[in-house]
Amino acid sequence: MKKSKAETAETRKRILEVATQAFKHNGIRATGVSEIMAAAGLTHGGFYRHFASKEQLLAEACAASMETLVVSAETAAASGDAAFMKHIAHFLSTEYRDDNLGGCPLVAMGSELARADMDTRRAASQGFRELIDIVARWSQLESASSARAEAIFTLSSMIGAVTVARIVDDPKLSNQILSVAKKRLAIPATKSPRRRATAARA
Amino acid sequence: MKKSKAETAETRKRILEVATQAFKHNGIRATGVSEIMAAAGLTHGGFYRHFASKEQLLAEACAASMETLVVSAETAAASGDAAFMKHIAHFLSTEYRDDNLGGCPLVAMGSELARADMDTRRAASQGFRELIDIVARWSQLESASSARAEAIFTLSSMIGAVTVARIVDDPKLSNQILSVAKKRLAIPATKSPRRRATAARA
DNA sequence: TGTACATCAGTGAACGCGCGTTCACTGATGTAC
DNA sequence: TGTACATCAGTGAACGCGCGTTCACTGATGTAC
Repeated sequence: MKKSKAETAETRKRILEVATQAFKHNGIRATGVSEIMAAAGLTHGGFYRHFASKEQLLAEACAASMETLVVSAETAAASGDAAFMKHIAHFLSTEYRDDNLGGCPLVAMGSELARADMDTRRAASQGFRELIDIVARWSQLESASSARAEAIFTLSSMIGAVTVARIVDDPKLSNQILSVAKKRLAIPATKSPRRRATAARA
Repeated sequence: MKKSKAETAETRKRILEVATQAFKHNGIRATGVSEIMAAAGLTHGGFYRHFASKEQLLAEACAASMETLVVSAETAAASGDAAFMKHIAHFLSTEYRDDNLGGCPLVAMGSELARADMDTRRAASQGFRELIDIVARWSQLESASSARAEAIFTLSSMIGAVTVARIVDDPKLSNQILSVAKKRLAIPATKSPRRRATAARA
């Protein structure tokens, strides 16, 4: 039953994609290897032809998921100011809060990632650092260091807002957590543009 | 081997305390009933004399943990402005980040709480609402609604900052996440008191 | 180019293990008389 | 107040189940000649 190299690579990619969604949807601990393989249309035994362990799969899933965020953020940033703001605002929308498949692993599995192994945490950190760079570059503050500080605050606040919004049982409060964060983080910039050095870019 | 009512109540309390720490330390899914009972100096079989299920224990642990936060916040608030600010600042300290036993369940098990059953989420939400009230009452903004909004933002941002600070592998970045949040949330108020209506209370 | 053979992706049974929960049993507690 | 007995906190074996991982096996792929 050996498969061609192309098929093998495709299978590995499929397992990784399925795992990324499953980890974010159900949590790390609650997601079994068998479950992932079944969702990928395979039986569990073949898993170890592609990954050394569940831990390694998690690390790669985390890296892949962060990279997806980075790429989409870069694309939005390259599409201009309005597009980037819309992109950022999306992460504080109710749709994003209610979507537990895609999205940021730091939100979907935050407390579990804090206990994950080094490789996984490194992948998460690397992605976070790249997101900081993108947001900081965009913000164009007076100094690079304050732009970076602002980006860190924006990102960690967003992660906190969505995390708490997903926990809270009262939909009204949950929505308010998101809207308050949106407002206070100056997203969109039409409301209280506070600290941005330029009101609009060319 | 029946125990007196006082002993029984004490045992139940001990199980709850041990469980609260264990859930926050290792995560919900990763903490077993047997493990909790052993830590409480008991065997696992007796657990169900005190709790109907692990889920019920979690809900009570979450409620108890949030209530501890609420009580300590109220105490600090009653001790004056400086004490309350110091109390808030503590939650953005490196010691607090590195302490995975005590502290806020929304940080320690945030992503797992989002998937927990209704009772647990209700307990978490109720505690969060009480914290909002305390912070909002303290901030004394021009209007009650903006004070509440400010409190929501402060709390969810703090939760996000500590969550991410615990994930990030680079200590320098982790520290910066905390310090940036501290600065931007105007804690302590000696730095950029931004929006507080009164600089100091009598 | 055709053939013989080593490789290895995927299968499905099995490994040891820990999970949450149940249950028969024990003996001290608390209560009814 | 003293006694007989029902209650029930805690024990430890057992339940069925799913976990992550291993392994003998299969047969198509890819390669060496």
